[in-house]
Amino acid sequence: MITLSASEELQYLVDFDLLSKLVVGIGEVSDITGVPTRQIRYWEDKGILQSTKEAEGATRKYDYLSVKKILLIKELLDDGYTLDAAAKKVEARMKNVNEAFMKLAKPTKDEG
Amino acid sequence: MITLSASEELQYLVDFDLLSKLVVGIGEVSDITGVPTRQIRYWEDKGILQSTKEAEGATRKYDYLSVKKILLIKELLDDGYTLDAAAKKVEARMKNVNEAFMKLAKPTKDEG
DNA sequence: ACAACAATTGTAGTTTAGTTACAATTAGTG
DNA sequence: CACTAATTGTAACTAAACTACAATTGTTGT
Repeated sequence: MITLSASEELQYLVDFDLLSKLVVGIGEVSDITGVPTRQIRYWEDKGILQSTKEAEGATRKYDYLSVKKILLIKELLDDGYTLDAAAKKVEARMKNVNEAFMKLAKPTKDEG
Repeated sequence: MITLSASEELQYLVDFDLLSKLVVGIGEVSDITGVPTRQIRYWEDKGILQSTKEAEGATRKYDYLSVKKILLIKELLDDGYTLDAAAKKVEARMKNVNEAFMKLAKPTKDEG
């Protein structure tokens, strides 16, 4: 039996380069999070979220981290936080994860 | 400094329950993999791929593992394999990863 | 060369998903 | 109740995806 280090096991199982490219539509995000599409657009208009919308009229796409963020904001709202406060808190809370992703999502040759 | 085990670090960084729900449209898959949408549908018609298409006329969605599979098949095709041979080889090659995902993608309470 | 099969590609016409840009409504606070 | 925060509704439009035909291109054996 071979024992792998944490980061070895991680990279063996999850292709972060691919993961970072897995962007889903707003309807899918709504299904996953339970937050209505209308509300997701509203949050985005307020500057709380960023989607990968490249041009006017183009469809919004959300990556793993954005969806995670929406889930966390929703939790805090249910807890009684205001939207701005929730957004701020989540921003801080996700800082570590964001950084880890940046490092891991660098393009690499596929290893299966 | 706190040291985490492999699976602890993994679960801290990646929410597999969420990851398993991140399903992308066929256009996105085409962008990611470089395989034309027409070809993806063809592979699916042949039974080599499975999308989460729930009804006739509904749009196909692909999860992480499906996209990974497409990437691997494409590689083998470029290498000279026939489609069927490539599909078979990839099936075997992904068995471990598939199993690991099944275990990890069980719904859990969100931990940030 | 050519038959036979594997693999891919083209596209017209239709459906589904997502967009904007208005405005209206609901909830909380001094 | 005035004021702001937060959400919601929807009409008219655009983008993305679907099916179901058929045609084309590549490979292999005789």
